[in-house]
Amino acid sequence: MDLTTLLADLGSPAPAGLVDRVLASTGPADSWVLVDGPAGPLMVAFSDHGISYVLAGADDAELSQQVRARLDRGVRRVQTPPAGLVPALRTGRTRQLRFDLRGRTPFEQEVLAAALRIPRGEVRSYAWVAAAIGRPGAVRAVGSALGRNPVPVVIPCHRVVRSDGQVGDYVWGSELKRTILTAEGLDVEEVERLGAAGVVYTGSDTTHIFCVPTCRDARRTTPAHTVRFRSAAAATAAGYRPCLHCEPIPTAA
DNA sequence: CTGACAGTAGGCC
DNA sequence: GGCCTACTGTCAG
Repeated sequence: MDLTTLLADLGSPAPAGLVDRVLASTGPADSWVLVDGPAGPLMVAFSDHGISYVLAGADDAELSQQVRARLDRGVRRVQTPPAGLVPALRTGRTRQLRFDLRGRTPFEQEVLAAALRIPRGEVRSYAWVAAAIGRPGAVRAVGSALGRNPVPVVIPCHRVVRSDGQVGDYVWGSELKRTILTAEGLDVEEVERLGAAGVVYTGSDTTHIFCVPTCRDARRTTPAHTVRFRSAAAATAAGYRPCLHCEPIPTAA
């Protein structure tokens, strides 16, 4: 039984803020800071283990409610962000960030780690993520795992789109997904348009590449935008080359 | 145990 | 070309 239920069972609703004060004094509590995100303010909660929860906006009551529901912990506001967070949001370099993903399944942690490798201003497909973690058939499960990402934006699940170029769904709604991608410098409409036209490199043998349609290298090395390749070998034979920004993903042994 | 879900590819018309 | 379906991991009912 969680604390909220316990207090409710005492016969009267808990006064506003009581649960947080009790948790902060007797139970586990994370810190949280208000920072600027790519598309508005972000509330970022963190523990000794790392960043644990992210919510868009500045409604601290909403944040404490969600952290309580999903992490069973309280939160208290602090002024000092965890090391590396602000520069990471500014530059996109998340390498030195630490995350508190306790409670996530191993599968979910693998999916989130793969999403973390997608550079800012680029996108990859759900199939790319599935191949990257060695489970090419788990495309749908990848979507579900990303949908439960406790730290959106910081772990960029918004950079995972459908293989046909459509942006797909998002924890905070597909409109916000588009807004964030646009703020990161991606031409979302062009991704959709070229994706629909088949500008996707998909390898069934040794590589699996979703070429960012707006990537300059991809454009420069691609003589036409209307050809879909079933394999990297076929693309090479036709004089196409994969985008330099898109690292090949080895298929699972 | 079933069904639902941020998806995809292959088979069949 | 378009429709149908099996497939994956997790969770709610």
